[in-house]
Amino acid sequence: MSIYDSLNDRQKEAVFQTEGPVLILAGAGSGKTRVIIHRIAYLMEQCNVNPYNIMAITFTNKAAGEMRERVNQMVGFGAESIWVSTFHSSCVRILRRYIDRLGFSDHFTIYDSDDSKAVMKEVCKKLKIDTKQVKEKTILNAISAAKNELIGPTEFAMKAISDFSQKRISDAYIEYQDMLKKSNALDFDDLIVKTVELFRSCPDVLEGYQKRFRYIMVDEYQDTNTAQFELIRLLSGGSRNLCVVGDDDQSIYKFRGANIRNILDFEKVFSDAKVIKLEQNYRSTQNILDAANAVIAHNSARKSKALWTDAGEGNPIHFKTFETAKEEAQFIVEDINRRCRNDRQDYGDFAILYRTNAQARLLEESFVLDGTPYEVVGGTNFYARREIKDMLAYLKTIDNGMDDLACRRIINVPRRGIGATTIERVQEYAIAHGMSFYDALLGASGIPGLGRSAAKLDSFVTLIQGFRGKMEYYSLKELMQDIIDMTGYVDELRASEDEEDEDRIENIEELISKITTYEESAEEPTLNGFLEEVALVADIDSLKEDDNHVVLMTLHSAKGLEFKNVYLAGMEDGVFPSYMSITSNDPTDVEEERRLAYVGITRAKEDLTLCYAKMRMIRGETQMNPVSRYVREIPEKLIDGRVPPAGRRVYDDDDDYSDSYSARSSAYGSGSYGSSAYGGGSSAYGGGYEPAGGRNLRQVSYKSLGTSPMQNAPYGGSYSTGSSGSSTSGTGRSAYGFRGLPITRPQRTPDEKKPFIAQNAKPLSSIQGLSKGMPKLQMLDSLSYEVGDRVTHAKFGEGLVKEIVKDPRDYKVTVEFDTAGVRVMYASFARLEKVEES
DNA sequence: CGTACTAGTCTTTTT
DNA sequence: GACTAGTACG
Repeated sequence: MSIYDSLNDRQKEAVFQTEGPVLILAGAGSGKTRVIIHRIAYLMEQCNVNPYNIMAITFTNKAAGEMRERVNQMVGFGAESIWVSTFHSSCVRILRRYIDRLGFSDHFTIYDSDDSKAVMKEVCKKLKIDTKQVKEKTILNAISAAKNELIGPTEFAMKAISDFSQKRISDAYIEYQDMLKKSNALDFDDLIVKTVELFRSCPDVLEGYQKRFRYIMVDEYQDTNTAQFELIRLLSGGSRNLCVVGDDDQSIYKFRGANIRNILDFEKVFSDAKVIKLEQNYRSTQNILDAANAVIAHNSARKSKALWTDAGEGNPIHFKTFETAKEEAQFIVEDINRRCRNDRQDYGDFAILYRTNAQARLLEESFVLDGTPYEVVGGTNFYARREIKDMLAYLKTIDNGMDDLACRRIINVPRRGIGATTIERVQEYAIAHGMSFYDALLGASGIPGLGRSAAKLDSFVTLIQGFRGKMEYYSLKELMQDIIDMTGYVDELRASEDEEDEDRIENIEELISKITTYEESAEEPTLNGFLEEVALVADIDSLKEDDNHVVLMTLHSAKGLEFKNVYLAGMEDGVFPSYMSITSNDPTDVEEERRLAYVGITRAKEDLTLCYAKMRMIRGETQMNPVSRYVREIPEKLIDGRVPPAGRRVYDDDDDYSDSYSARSSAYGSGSYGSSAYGGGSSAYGGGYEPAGGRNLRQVSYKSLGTSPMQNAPYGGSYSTGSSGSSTSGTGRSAYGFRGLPITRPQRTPDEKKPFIAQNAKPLSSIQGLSKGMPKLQMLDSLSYEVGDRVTHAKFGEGLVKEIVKDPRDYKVTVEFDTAGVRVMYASFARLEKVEES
C-alpha cells in the first residue's frame, strides 16, 4: 500500500513521468494539486531527488502556501528546502541577490500600480504629453503589454518609428524606465522582465540557478505570459525537466498578458513533451459538469476534453429571475439562511461569485441588514488605502533613500507647512544635480530660493535620520510605533470629526499587527523584506477558509477554489459577458469570458444557482439587460427555472416596461443570438447590436444625472424637499427612491470589532457613504409634460414622451429620443423639460 | 499655504 | 454612484 494507490491511472502517469517536458492538462476539479504534491513526494522518496533541486511556481501566495503545507504533511522531513513560491516573489528573491549586475541597488522598491501611475504622470508632464488626450493608464497599459512580451524600450522605439502615437508611448516608455531606475524602483512587470534580462546577460547566474532547479513545476500554466514563459524556459534549459500543469479552458488573464498559446503550443516548443489529460472530476455533480461542458463547448480554440464524474446527477441547476439587482441580493441572503436552517448547511459552505467588484456592494448591504456573516474578498486593496500608503511611504523613505515618490508623498504629511512650490524647487535642484530627492533635502540649506522653508525641510530630514538611527536597535513594530508617535499622524486622525478617520486609525492598527505577524513568522525579518511582502500580496491571499461565513468575490478570484454551494450573480449580457467584450470587435473577448463562466460553474460541488436581474444600476445608470448568453448555453433539461429566450425578455403582464422593451427588442431580435453566431465569426455580433447606434445595450435605461441632484439646482418647484438629515436611521421606508436604502451604520461596541467584515473588505462607512450625496426626499407634485409631448434632456437631446407610469414614489417616463434611442427614466432624476411648440 | 468645492472620469477582471 | 484631480478662494 503506497500513497500513490489513491491516484487514478492518469494521475499516476503524471506523477511518475518525472523526466523531460510534461504538459498536464488538468480539467477543473481533476485533482491537479494532488498530482503536484504527489509528484514532489515521488521525486524525493522514489527518485532520491534532493528537495533543494525542486521548484514549484504558482501565481498567488495562497496557492504557494497551501502547496508548501501539503507537501510538508506528506513528506515531512526536507520539504522546507523546496523552493515553492510565486513568479513574482521568486524573481524578487533572485533580483535581491544579483540586481547589482543590472545597475540597481539591492534595496530596490517595488512600485504598485498607483505608484506607476504617479511616475507616469510626471513623465507626461516632462514630455509635455497632454493627459487629457492620452491617459496615463493607457500609456501604462501599452508599456505593460510590451513588457509582458519582453519588448524593451529600444525595440519598442524601433517599431514605433513611423507611428506618431506609438512614438509618443515609446518616448514615455524610455522616460518611465529612466525614472524608475533613478528611484531604484521596479514595477510589477519589471520583476519578471529584469530577471529574464539578468539571465540573458549573465550566463553564470543563469547556470547557477539551472543547476539548482533540476525539477521545475508550474501551476496554472495557462495564465503565464510570454515573459514568464521565457523565464521558465531559461531556468529549465539545463535539465529540461519542466512540468507544467494547466487548463486552457480556465485561461482568464489575457488582460494581464497571459498568452494562451503557451499552453496550446507547448508541444510545438517542446517536441518531445509528454501530454497527459486529467478528465475525471472529483469535485462536482454530473449536472454541474454537464452545464460547464455545454458552455465551454461554444469556444473554438481549445484542446478538446470533457469532464466526467461518477458522483451522480445531483441537484438541477437553479435559475432565478429578479426585477432588480436588489431583489437578487435579498434573495441570495434569504436563500442561504433558509438552507442553513433547513438544509443543515453552514455559512462557510456558500460562495457568491460575480463579474465585477462593484456588484459586491449591493450584496454586502443585504448581508449587513440581515446580519448574516460574510466576507468580501478583494475590492480595494488594504495596502492601497491612503493612510496605509502614507505609513508605507515612511518606511520606504527610511529603507530606500532613492525612492523619490515615497519621500515626496510624506514630506508634508501630516502638514508641516511645506508646500508645492518648495517641493518643486527641491525637485528641480535634485534633477539638476543628478541626485535623489531625499539627498537634495539633506543639503537643503544650499538650495537657493527656499527662504524660511529650508528650516522645515531640515527638521523633516532630522526626523527621518532619527528613524534610520533607531532602526539599529528597534524592532519593526517599534519603528512603526515611533513613526506614528513622532509624526503625530494618528493624533491628527483622532482629533478629526470625520467618521471615516476612525476607520483609518483601525487600519493603521491593523498594519501594526501585520508587521508584528511578519516579524514573528519571517526567518529573518527586515524592513525591506516586509515592504516586499506587502507589495506582492494578492486579495485572495488573506482568505481564511475555516471561518464560518459566506464568501463574496469576483469570478477571477475564485479560480482554484471550490465551494459546496455557489451563486453566480448578475448573469446578464452586458454584465457577464461584459459590455466591453460584447461590443469589442475581437470575438475572442467573449470566449475569454466564457472561460470565466466555466470557471464559475465548476467552482460548485453540489449546488449551483444562477441569478438574473432585469434591472441593475451600473455606474449610476440603471440598465436593463437580457439574460446572459452563458445561461442560455446550458441545456434546459439541467435547469429548474424558466430561462427567457434569446433576444426577448419575459415580463409579467402588468409590467410597466413591456412596451418600452418591445420598442427596442428588434435590436436584439435580428438573429445575432442564433446558433450560427458563434461559428460564424466576428461579424455575427456586430449585426445584432449595430442598427440602433452603438449604445444599444443601454438603450433602455434610467439615468440619474449628477452626483447630487439637490445641488444641481432647479427642479422647477415640482419637488418638495424633505428635511431629514443624512444621519437618519434608515430602517426601511425608502426616502431615496429606487436607488436602495441607505444603511445605518451599526453601533459598534468596543469589544465587538467588525464581526463580519474582513480586514481587506471595504469598511461599512463606505457603504453608508452611499447616502452622502443623495437627495433627501423627493416627491413629485406634477409633471410639466405628458404623453405625446416633445421633451428635452440634458444629455440625450430631444425626444418624444411615449409613456408615463406612476409608481409609489415617482413617475417612470419612457422617452424615444431622436438620437439616443428609447429610454425609461425616473422623472425626478431625469431633468426633462417640455419643448414648447411654436 | 491650506481648504472646500466642483467637474470630470470611470470599471471589467489582478500579480 | 464614487472617486480623483484640479481649481478657486480664504
